[in-house]
Amino acid sequence: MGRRKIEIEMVKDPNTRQVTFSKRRTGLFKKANELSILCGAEVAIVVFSPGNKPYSFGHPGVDVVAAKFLQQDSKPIDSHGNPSSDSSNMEKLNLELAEVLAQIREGEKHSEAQDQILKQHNISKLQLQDLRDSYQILQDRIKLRLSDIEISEYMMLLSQDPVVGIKTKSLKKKRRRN
Amino acid sequence: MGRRKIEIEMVKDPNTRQVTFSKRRTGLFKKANELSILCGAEVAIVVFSPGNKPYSFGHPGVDVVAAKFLQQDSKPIDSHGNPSSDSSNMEKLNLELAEVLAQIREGEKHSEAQDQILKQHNISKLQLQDLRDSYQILQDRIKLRLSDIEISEYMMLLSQDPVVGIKTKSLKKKRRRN
DNA sequence: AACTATTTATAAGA
DNA sequence: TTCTTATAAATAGTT
Repeated sequence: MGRRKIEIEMVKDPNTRQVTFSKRRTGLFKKANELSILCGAEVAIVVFSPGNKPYSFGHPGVDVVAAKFLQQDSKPIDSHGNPSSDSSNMEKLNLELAEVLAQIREGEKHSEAQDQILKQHNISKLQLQDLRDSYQILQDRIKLRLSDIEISEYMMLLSQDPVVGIKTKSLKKKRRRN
Repeated sequence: MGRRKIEIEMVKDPNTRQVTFSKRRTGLFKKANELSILCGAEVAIVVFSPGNKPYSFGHPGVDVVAAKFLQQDSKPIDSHGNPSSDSSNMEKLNLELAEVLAQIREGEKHSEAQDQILKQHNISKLQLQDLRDSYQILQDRIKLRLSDIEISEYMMLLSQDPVVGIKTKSLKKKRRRN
C-alpha cells in the first residue's frame, strides 16, 4: 500500500523498521477501533515493539476483554482432574467482577481506592477469594493505571468524527441474578 | 474502502454486521501478522464477535505476549503498599516461565503433559508458588489448547510466499514473488 | 463465496 | 518526526 510493494519479511534497516512499526501499529489500532464500533465487538491488543516497548489497545479495555477471554476457557476445565473452586456461582461472580473492573478503570481517573469500589459493590473478601487466583494479576495492573485508556481515547478521536468529550464507559450491563 | 464510504458507527443490520465483522477480523489479524513479521514485533489480539464468540491471534502466542505484558506492569508495583512476593528473583523466574509457556505450546502438539515440561526445566513447585497467583489462569488455558495456534499458522500461510499444500479456503490470489 | 468500484493504508520521499 | 503523494491493499455493496 505504498509507493512500492514490499515483501512480508523482516525489514532489514533498523531505522526503516522503526518507522514501519510506528505507522503500522497506528493503523492496526485504528482498524481495531473501527471493528469494535462497527460491530459492537470487544477487542484487546498488546504489541511489543522491536525495541521491546509495550503498546496496547482495548475496547472497552484490555483488562475487561482479557478477563473475559481467560475466564471462558478456565471454566470448562476440571475434566482434567483439577478441582478448581466450585464453578457453580462463578458466572455470577464473573459478571460482577467484570463490572468492577470497568468501574475501577473509571475510578482511577478520580484517584479512588480499589477497596472502596469493592465495598460499593458489596463484594466480600470471601467471594473474591474464589476469583483471586485468576484475577490477582489483572487487579495489580489496574492499580497502575493503564496506558491503553489513553490510547483508546486517542483512537476514538482519530476515527470518529465529532466526539463528545471523554468517557468511554460503554460497559454498563447491570446483570442481576434472576 | 468499498463501493461506498461508511460512517464508523454501529452497523444496524445484524446480517451485514456479521459479514463486516468477519471481513474486518480477518483483515485485522492479517495486519497483525504482517506487523509481527515485518518488524519482529510480538502481538496478541483477542476479539469477541457481536455473537460473543472469541477469536484470537498471537505471535509468538497470546499467552506468551500476555504474560510478558502482565509481568512488566506487576513489577513496578508496591509503591502502593502492596507487599507482593519478593520481586528480586522475579525476573529470572519470569524468563524461565516465558520459556516454559512457549514450550508448553510446543508440547501440546505432541500431547505431552504440562508437568513433564516443568520437570524438564527443573522448576520446582516451590518456585512456581511465587508465580502461581499471577500465572495460574494462563496455565489453565494452556491445558485447553488454544485456537490461536491454528489461527497463527493460518495467517502465516496467508501472507508468506509459496504456501505448502493445505487448502487455504478463500485465498486463490496466487502471488509470485518477484 | 466471488467480484470490483472505491476508499483507505502506507512506502518512499521531502 | 511529520507531511505529502503515488501506489498497494482492504473492503462495501453487489452478484
